[in-house]
Amino acid sequence: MEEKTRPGPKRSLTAEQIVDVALELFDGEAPSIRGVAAKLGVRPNTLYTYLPDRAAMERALVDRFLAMADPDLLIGRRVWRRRVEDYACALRSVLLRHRGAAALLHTAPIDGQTAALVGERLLAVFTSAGLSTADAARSTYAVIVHVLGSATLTAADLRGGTEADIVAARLEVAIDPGFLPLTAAAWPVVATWNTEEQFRWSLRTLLNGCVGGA
Amino acid sequence: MEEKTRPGPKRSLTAEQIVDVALELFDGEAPSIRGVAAKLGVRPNTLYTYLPDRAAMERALVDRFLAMADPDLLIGRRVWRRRVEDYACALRSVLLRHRGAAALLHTAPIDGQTAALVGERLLAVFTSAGLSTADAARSTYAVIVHVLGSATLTAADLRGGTEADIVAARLEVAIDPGFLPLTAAAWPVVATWNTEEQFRWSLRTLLNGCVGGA
DNA sequence: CCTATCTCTGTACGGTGTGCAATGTTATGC
DNA sequence: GCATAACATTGCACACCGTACAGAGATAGG
Repeated sequence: MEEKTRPGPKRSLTAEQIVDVALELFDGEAPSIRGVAAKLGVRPNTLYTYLPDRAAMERALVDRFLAMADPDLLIGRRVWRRRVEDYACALRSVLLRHRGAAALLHTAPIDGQTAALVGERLLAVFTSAGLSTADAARSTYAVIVHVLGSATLTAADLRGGTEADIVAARLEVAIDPGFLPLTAAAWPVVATWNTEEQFRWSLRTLLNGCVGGA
Repeated sequence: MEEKTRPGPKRSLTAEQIVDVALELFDGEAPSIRGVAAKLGVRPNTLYTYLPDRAAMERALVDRFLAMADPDLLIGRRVWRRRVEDYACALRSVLLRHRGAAALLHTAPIDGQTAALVGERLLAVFTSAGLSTADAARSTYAVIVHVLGSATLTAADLRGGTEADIVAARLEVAIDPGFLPLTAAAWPVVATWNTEEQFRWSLRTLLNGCVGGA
């Protein structure tokens, strides 16, 4: 527990500080090593005392982003569907607020401790909803896939505009009913694919499937 | 239609050729402009005659990857669930075969013509299954999210190993039942999250939800 | 033939991650 | 108290990257 005392000069930074400023500098993508070092008033190489490489910084950022959506939303006395939906929306919101965060998630396996906690709580939710252990586990994965997948696609579409902008822009696109008749007919709905409403709809639909087949 | 004749020397390349070698050089991520140019025996700047920037090359690559999963799998006389499942598995397979392709999808909006065709056909599937136009559109989006989301997460997890490797490696991780009791209990299933079997399970579950609430 | 237009190249700029040897600081064993 | 070994930090360098810009050469229309 007590930190082992070692020779050599004191460290002037901590890994946490580095991630702090990396988060501060985050703007669509992870900042450069050189940028972070500059903000810390230090030469770039110094960071390699604390991190093996740039990828490690990105992994740490991912965990920070995940932790921004309060996992406590998954517990409490509300009905289980509500808890899942609340947490899912919170996470989606975080990933959309920080553009590029979603894409960063797919850089490496997601195995931080925040992710583990969320998994555990989703399992609890589905177990309490009456699913078997195996079905709860599968459902947990399905939900994670949906939340991250949807947020990622939406983030890619949003790049720079608000939700309303995107819908409006989409609505102005003219679809040739000769080539894509169904798409043309469904266009008013297709234009809203990246809204929170659609997100909730497909999440609820997925949950229906999860508990329906039992 | 007939190409307008213009002054200036003949072009030595086509945009398609460039994408061809970009695809050939693809290895986890899109190759560099300089790399593609070298393989084409040309100076890097030359490519800017055909592409506005590197992002355009990546967009073209995305469309190529999407086109590798045969959209015809979505049509035919098989039952609709089967058609969706077949296409979804084919696309997943393509995205896993080319590591990094999935992540590339999330670089920009997916609006190529292959994507449009797939959307149209998914709408047809759900319409033929009895859904309203709006529900068909929402279901289409939900399926796309699931396929791309799942493939992306799996691709991030797979980085370098086969499916069996990953499952085996996961199984060897010891989960502390004190901290994560449910996760520990469900671990044999959790370890298979990135298998095709789980992919099919959650897709079927989603489809159940799509047609169940009608 | 002249000229406008186009492709391709040479060169260059400012950026990236990171390896390596040198410099200087620190705690420990004598 | 001092030598020593371990350590943090730095300067420098390398090999890349995307791409801007000016110029050279090729080509078509007038």
